[in-house]
Amino acid sequence: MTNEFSLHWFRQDLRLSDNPSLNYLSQKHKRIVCVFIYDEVNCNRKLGSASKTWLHYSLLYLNNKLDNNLLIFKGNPESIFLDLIKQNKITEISWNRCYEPWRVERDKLLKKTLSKHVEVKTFNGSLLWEPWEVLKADSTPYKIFTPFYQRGCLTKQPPRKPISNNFSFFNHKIKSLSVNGLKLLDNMGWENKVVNHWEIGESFAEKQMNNFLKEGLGDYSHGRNFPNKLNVSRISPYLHWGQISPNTLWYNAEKLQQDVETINIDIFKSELGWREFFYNLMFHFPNIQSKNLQNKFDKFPWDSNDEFLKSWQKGLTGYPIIDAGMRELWKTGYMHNRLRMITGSFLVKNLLLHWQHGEKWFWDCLFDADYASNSASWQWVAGTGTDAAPYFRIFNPITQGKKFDPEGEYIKKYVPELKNIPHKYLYTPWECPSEILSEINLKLGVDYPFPVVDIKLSRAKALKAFSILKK
DNA sequence: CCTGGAGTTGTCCTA
DNA sequence: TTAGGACAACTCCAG
Repeated sequence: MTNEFSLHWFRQDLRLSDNPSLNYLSQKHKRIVCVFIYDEVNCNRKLGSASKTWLHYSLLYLNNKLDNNLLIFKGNPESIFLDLIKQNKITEISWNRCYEPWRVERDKLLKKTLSKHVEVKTFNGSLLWEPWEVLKADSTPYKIFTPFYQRGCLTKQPPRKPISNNFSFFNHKIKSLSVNGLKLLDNMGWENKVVNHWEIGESFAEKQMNNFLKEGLGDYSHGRNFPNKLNVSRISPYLHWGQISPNTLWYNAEKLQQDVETINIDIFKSELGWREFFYNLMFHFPNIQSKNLQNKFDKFPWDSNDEFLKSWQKGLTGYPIIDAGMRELWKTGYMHNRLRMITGSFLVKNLLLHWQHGEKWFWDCLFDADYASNSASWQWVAGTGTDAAPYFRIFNPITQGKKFDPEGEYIKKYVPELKNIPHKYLYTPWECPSEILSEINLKLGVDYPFPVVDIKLSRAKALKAFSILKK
């Protein structure tokens, strides 16, 4: 048979550079074929709308880079691989590891099954340190970030250095689906507009990184708190899909030690460290998305109010900074980190709604939707996590708006109906005198809502609710 | 087992 | 106007 080749399975490593599995195969075999499988078997959280869209364009890009040689399937990987093995001469199969609980489970079984037929190898292509390697001296997982990162990670061997390679891909004749055949864009609604804010593909990840390292990193530690500044990396969607590796980000940031104050580099690296922490938590606490990590919160009296939830989702709470954040998400499939905290705190501690409502909404809307980071971050905001914001730490949307959007540019960008309101009332439009409102032709309750809840009262209510958890 | 220090990102009140 | 402490204790972690 002339049809002999090795197989790389693309999953959350949609890149050709710094890809350990591809690199391994290329050193061993001349002919490599790449496969992507859209797999929802035993998956307890199917891809959200934004993720499907991102994946669609990512696959188009990748297939193009591979001269249309990407094999695309939908279904159960086990039967797909067994079929491929039966019909071709496959010498070896390899992939980079995933860490979501159902994927760990699936891959373990799959490796066992496939190993009966071909050689199977797996690699670390998406984490700086493996979750089972970062443990306390007593072999139990860390629950607190600082010791996890400082002691657990930084005293270990430094992360793998990025590798670069050029691959030549085997021009096979195997039939498979097209990207469109996966029907990832079936809805043809919201996603198609939102995606215009992004350029999707490996080279754009690199472009985004270079832009950030040049323009954002220099004032990262301070500027990253301001949603209207360009100091955050905005690289999370690429990182989630592996269009860039954390290793590449880590070492490229480190390279700038001569030009950039150490604190900025250290804080950026520690943000990558947070991502490691979240993956570590997910690995050791696989229920992270469905269960409070602090189970005393199981008896917390969450409210249930569809109107509140809808107003939050649509950015119609009457608090300008909250609404700006929620509309940024709706419009661009992304939300600045500061706003994720403010809007998250508001949902959980002012509207008193369960954090899982927020987790689900973000999962559906965010291009960077990531099982580990999303779940762990919501648990952090809600105070239910292992290393969480204390419950009495409740963000005040008025104060936060004034502090982190002092010119109101971010608010006006996403809540344009407030663009003519005097700055004095931008953060509290309900306090604006009626003669000014009619002068600027703004009808509160019609053009822009009154606040859904009172900040002081709802805060007090939350503190009271939390107090029953004591002891 | 004991001990002491520490824990991402805040707010509010008081002096 | 501003700086400092209270908020609430508890668990985690390392020596």
